[in-house]
Amino acid sequence: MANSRPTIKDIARLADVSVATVSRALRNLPYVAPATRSRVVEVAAELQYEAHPQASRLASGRTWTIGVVAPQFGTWFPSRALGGINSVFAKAGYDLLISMMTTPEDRRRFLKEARSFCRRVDGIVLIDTFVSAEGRAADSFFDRPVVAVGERLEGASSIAIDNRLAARRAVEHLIEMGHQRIGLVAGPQFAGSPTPVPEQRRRGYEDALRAEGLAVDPELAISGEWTAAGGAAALPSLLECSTPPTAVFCMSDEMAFGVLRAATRRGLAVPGDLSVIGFDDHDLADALGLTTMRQAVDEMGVWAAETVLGLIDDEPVIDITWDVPLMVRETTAPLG
Amino acid sequence: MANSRPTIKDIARLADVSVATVSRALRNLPYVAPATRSRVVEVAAELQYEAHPQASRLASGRTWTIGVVAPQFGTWFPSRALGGINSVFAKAGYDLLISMMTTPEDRRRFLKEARSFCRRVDGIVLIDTFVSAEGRAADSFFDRPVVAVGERLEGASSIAIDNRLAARRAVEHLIEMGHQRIGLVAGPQFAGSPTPVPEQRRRGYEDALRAEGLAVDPELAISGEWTAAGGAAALPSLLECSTPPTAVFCMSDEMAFGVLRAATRRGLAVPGDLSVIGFDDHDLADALGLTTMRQAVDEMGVWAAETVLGLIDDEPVIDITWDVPLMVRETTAPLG
DNA sequence: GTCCCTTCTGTAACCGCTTACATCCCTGGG
DNA sequence: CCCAGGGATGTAAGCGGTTACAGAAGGGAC
Repeated sequence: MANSRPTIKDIARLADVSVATVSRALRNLPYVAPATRSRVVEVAAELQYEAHPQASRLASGRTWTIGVVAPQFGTWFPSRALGGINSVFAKAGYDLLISMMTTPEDRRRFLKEARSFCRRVDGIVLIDTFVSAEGRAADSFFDRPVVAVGERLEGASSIAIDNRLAARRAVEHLIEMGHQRIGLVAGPQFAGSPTPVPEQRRRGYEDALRAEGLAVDPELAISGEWTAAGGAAALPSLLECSTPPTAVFCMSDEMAFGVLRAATRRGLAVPGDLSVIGFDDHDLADALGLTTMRQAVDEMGVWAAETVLGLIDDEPVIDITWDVPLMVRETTAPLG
Repeated sequence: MANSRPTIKDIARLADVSVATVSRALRNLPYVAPATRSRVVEVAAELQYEAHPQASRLASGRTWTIGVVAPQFGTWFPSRALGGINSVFAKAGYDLLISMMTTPEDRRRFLKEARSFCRRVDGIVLIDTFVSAEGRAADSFFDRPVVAVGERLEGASSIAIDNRLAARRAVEHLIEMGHQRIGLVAGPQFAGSPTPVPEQRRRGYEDALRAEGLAVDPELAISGEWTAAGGAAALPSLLECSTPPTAVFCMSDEMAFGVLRAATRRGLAVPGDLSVIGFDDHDLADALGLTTMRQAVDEMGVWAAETVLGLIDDEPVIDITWDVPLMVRETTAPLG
């Protein structure tokens, strides 16, 4: 067995000072003579000393860890956000503790153990968790700084988009191109967590139609999974309408990919016979030429992380609404 | 200020026992009288007591945390693997600490601080990190149980596929359909980490050709990014060959999506004019009808997690090679 | 020279839990 | 009836840091 890792005591002995001085010297606290500090630092380097995380955490109360919670990290939105979040915290010296609440069961368990989760972290980033759906403000679950990304939460800072407005813009784009019969491929009301997003985007869709005096036809709205399969499944129903749509707004790019594919299979040309607009600006959207609304998720993640850092340093709570620009590509065209 | 969280001392006082008994009772250790135990448990429940994680970790040495390391979690492979990994550890009561080594700089930093990382975790899962490329066995970096997924690592258990064989199978599928001029859309040699994967898959491609006595034409192999854009960029060069390919093997599904798209743009029918086979079985592959080689990443993640759990309990190191079945869909057809 | 203040350093009490060891009590065998 | 032995419990020493407090040394004002 090799000798175990050096402790602060070893450093103290070798540098001929007390442990208190070592602790101060290594953490760059004031009141340490330069000569002493450099001696301590030198000895520590020689022994490759590193403070025991658990010990310093217990003593100081700081965990240097941030909790990141999402329904899952296998899908586009949370995994991209995680990248942005990580880039900030890695630089600031924080670890990332992740927790998934995929099933309703996970969700219950997490909310029950939320206080225990808090003790392990200095701050929390929530992605698409919609914990407010439980009817309690976010800060009643957590006694740590909390920032939500992709959702607007009572009692927490939020970095989110205006789903209703962005959806409206998407549909307006179709209307501007002359389309009047516009299909809606909507996400499910409950996918892991009780998300208000489909409802908000549907409102935006209706806003756009109404503003132009167009009818809102329930026949033209189909709900399904957020996936490509969900989109592919929706198209046939839309085409069976008495007056089929000439354009479709999909609530996610993945759904749009499915619609694209289903259209090709049925011999429909896009955008010749059918215009399609998505929502997200998924990695593949550009490559597949999909017109869509761009959610700058990684940037939102960065912003969220910086907000958490700010909250830890007692900066005030904020709410940011992120812009969602229209990315016109090749799946939308004027009605011809 | 609300009273701070209850400690083990509070429980001891209220249940009229010593802290040692409380500790034993709550952790279901032997030598606690049933009556005593239930009294302690009751008091603890009443006070909503939860052990302070840092304190018990310091005292016991167990962190109940698993480290997961990957180049990033924004891409398909690691994010899917993470889902599988999480499902196992969540059930077993472990937290997940994640660390990304995206840039070469991150990589250096991580490897330098590997020992410090180890102190925070009871075990480690490595995804596509290729730390062996540094010329040292994995277990020389870490003094914790380590399992690699998606890569084969010296000095660690590994859950990986046989990239060479799987690639060979993919190309054999094309050959069986009568194709003789088969293009290769290859991934980059260095993408964040120095991966041997493109080289292995290239060998498999060549194996298949040689086994059938077909020529390996360097003109038919194009390297690019792992993304759809990379695939889209590769196709034109392939089509400019003196004798263009009738089929293409792409090293990733995302590249294949790009090829599909580029083909459509150029008026090529798939699979009529060009057969395309991918590699991964990406979420969208099914929806887009892409023939591909299926990597069951989430299952590999589950397996990796269970292996780590086993290693923590001193089970022996293992190496698993996961099967990669061919998923025939609609982008490959007999040469006609 | 005296006093005071500042800088530097050490002592020791925590942080909240785990655990080795000591102690006490009760039961059963001889 | 006595003693061995094992179960139940308590005491206290850790785990490896942080930090309040006290004390020593040095410098400047008077």
